[in-house]
Amino acid sequence: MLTERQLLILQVIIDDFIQSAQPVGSRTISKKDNVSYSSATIRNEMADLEELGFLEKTHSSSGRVPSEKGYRFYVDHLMSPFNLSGQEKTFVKQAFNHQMVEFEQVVQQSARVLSELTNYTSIILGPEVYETKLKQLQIIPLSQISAVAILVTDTGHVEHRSFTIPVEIKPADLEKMVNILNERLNGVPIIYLHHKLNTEIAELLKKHTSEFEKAYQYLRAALFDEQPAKLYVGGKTNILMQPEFRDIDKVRTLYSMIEEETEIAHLLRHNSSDIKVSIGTENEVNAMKDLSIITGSYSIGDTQLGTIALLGPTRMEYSKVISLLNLLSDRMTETFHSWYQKGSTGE
Amino acid sequence: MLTERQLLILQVIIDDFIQSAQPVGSRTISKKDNVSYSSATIRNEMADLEELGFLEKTHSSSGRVPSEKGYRFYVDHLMSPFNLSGQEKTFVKQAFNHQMVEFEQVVQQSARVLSELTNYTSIILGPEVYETKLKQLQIIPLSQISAVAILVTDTGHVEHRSFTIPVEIKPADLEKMVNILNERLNGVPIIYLHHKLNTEIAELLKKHTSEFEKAYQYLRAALFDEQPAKLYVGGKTNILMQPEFRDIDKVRTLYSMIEEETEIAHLLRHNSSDIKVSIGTENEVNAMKDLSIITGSYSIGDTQLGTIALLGPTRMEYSKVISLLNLLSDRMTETFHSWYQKGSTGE
DNA sequence: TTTAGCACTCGCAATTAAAGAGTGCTAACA
DNA sequence: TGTTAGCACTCTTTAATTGCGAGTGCTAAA
Repeated sequence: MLTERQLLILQVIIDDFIQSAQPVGSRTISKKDNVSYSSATIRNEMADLEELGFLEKTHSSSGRVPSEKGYRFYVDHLMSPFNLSGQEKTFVKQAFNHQMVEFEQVVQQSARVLSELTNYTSIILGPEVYETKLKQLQIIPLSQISAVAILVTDTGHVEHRSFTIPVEIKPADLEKMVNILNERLNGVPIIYLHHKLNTEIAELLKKHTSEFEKAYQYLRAALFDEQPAKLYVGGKTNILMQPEFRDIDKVRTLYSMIEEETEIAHLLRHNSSDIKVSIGTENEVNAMKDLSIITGSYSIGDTQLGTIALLGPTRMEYSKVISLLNLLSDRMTETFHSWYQKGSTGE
Repeated sequence: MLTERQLLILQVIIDDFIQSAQPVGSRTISKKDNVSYSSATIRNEMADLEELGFLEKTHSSSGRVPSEKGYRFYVDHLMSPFNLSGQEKTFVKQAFNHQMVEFEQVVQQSARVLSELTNYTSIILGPEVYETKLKQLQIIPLSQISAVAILVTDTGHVEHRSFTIPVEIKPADLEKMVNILNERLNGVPIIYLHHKLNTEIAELLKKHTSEFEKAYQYLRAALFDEQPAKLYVGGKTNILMQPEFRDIDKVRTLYSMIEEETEIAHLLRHNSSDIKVSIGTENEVNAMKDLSIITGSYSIGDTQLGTIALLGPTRMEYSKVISLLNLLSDRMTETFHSWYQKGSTGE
């Protein structure tokens, strides 16, 4: 429905605005190499594009600025694929070069790369533990009254919780119980753990003395509370360099949201393996109305582990960010895969 | 060397400025209840106090503002002890009321309380693991080529590291080794671990096959790298409400420093059990030149675990912060003590 | 259909003016 | 001799005024 020329002009305007952060005027566009129309012609087209809702004016005689609809159209149809520079590619390569053995290490490194290469804020959502399987349960007594319970998943995640032990329970009993649990629960997806405990295992434990019952209460409380997925944030200060964040109040609302974690975690989590772009109010959170989020994901094999995202102003280098996100998402998945390909289920 | 009257006036000026954040003039002071001199008299005294370096002017005909020296004098000699309101006390009490069993929980809760009650940014430095003793070492194989090593200290801290296992090492061998290590290392302060490993244990292991030697290499690398103490920060956005942080650049340098962690950790760590106040340039870090840090500590028994601090503008409510820091420091120490008083060394 | 030209709009930066807060100094007072 | 009233002066802050320039919309000519 848009003419060839309108498409071109819209694209050039948005490209320019993404670079300059300044409202762009008709003359600026007419001077571009790939545009061969006079400023007056451009002006007419701009007026049309504004009427169609792709552009906006900041005031009656200013240049044009892309509207949210404009960005959406740009992302869906207009933007040209971004070729990462050799420099950028080697930067990523180097980051993944030195042998990494820790999940956190990989995630933190990725967050750093993303934020340094884009000057936006990167957010990586750690895996929901519940999607992985129990590998081993350990209880280590610290004193007569306290112990720490450690839960290891097949992906190498370690969760731990301290808890107090009622005095009437002997260490030996506790140990026995842990043995039973380990025997029965190895390989069980964390998400079913609670259920399985309450049914089969509870029965089994009841056959022993009442002390088991009590110890079990404590243990369950310690281990199976909801543990929210962890949030890794990189380049929090990058966003302060964007001209749209001259205003302290905006900074505060955004940072409060990041600090609060739950809302942003909810915003990020998504299931598709594709890259998803959410522009401004599409995020349905007031604090995000001038910001865009681009999310991707990383996995081990078939199971998607977590989300990897970049947060920036709506005036974002969408094309570059998407390329980069794809690259990092692949690299992360690759890395994790290389760890567990050989006999993840074997003992 | 200062007259009684000068002391009073200096105190009132600083008190007022801490509240108002505005340069304070002679008339403002003369109207205070506890001051019975005319503005002209105050002016003369102010001129003297300025000459002595306790006060400054922002421009030739403005009111006075405390200098760094002024704050220092205020903190050392002038400020009156702060009585926490009933509300504040119950707020703290409530935070510590519900049964807490996790170290992190206590620390995070404390950080939250501190920042909410002061509107400054709270920073708590976690313990150096090295000051505690090894309780148990666990190695849990995840696949043929990877395993996670878990290290539990007597204070209930859990450190874990994933690492790859060279193929030639059999799980049984690994287990054997862990058993030996546990036997020998239980109760050894983490700080001596490395040394002890390199001398006694290495000997012991060498008596077995060369595979032990190799496995040991891997294990050592995985476990005994420097792990910096963790930083818990609360109320990061509070500082944005202080009028001295209208300037984005200041915000950026400060946040960069907090994000970077090492410098601020170095700034905070201190050994005395007293509260310490560092005002502006006393911190010897350029980014801190308009900020003050007040630090205290928390312990278990005799061993000091970590540092608890508040970060705010030099125009800080020193008195209140000090009271609060004392309170929280006590509460934390109390809580930890209650966990481990009974038989921390017992099995 | 495109473009040149022109009147018009608006924001921005610089300039000026007025108001207000506060000082330093002087001289009078207790 | 210490204290205070009074006053001229300084400097900031705010608002109002102005001119400039970037950019538009519209008209008429190519």
